[in-house]
Amino acid sequence: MKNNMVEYRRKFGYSQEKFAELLGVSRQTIISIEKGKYNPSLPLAMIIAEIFQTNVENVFILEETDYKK
Amino acid sequence: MKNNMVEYRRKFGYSQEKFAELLGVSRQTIISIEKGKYNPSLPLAMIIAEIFQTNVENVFILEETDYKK
DNA sequence: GCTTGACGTCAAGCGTCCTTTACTATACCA
DNA sequence: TGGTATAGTAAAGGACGCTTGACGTCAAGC
Repeated sequence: MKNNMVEYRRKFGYSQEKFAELLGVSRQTIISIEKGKYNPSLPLAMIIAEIFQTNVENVFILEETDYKK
Repeated sequence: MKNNMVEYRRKFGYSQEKFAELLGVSRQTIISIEKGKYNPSLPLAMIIAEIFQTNVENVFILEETDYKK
């Protein structure tokens, strides 16, 4: 699972801290998602896409390894 | 968080069990998501949307209470 | 009546998501 | 030099996503 959060965030001029506030999560959560440490929950992902005025699929990108069992 | 999984699943003619197999998760997981017990993870939600040939936002619907702190 | 398919409940266990707190590094600017 | 903003790491703890296994219900068809 890859994501374009950094690009979108920069495009909108938010620091990690401001963005975290906007979303109502901790800065650590933003860092972890951006660094690919883990995936956001579905509601969080949807709010992120909403803020960036796009849809989930444009911000988060599925990879072959995601859920191939 | 609401979702239209039952409608989509019926539309595609899948039983819960078949659908679970397709996704590579347990039937219990399908039941829990359909019943609103919890939200799927982001990758699972994306695969669900992909199977239904639509995007995440059409299957899962954010509500005010999601992530309002 | 019995079986089969589809749907449902409950519970224990494990890994992931998210939090808080504390600390480090770099760059910029007074 | 010292202060501020931004981004990063680490670790402990709680809540949630998902699993497995066992069991219950209801309708359809033999």
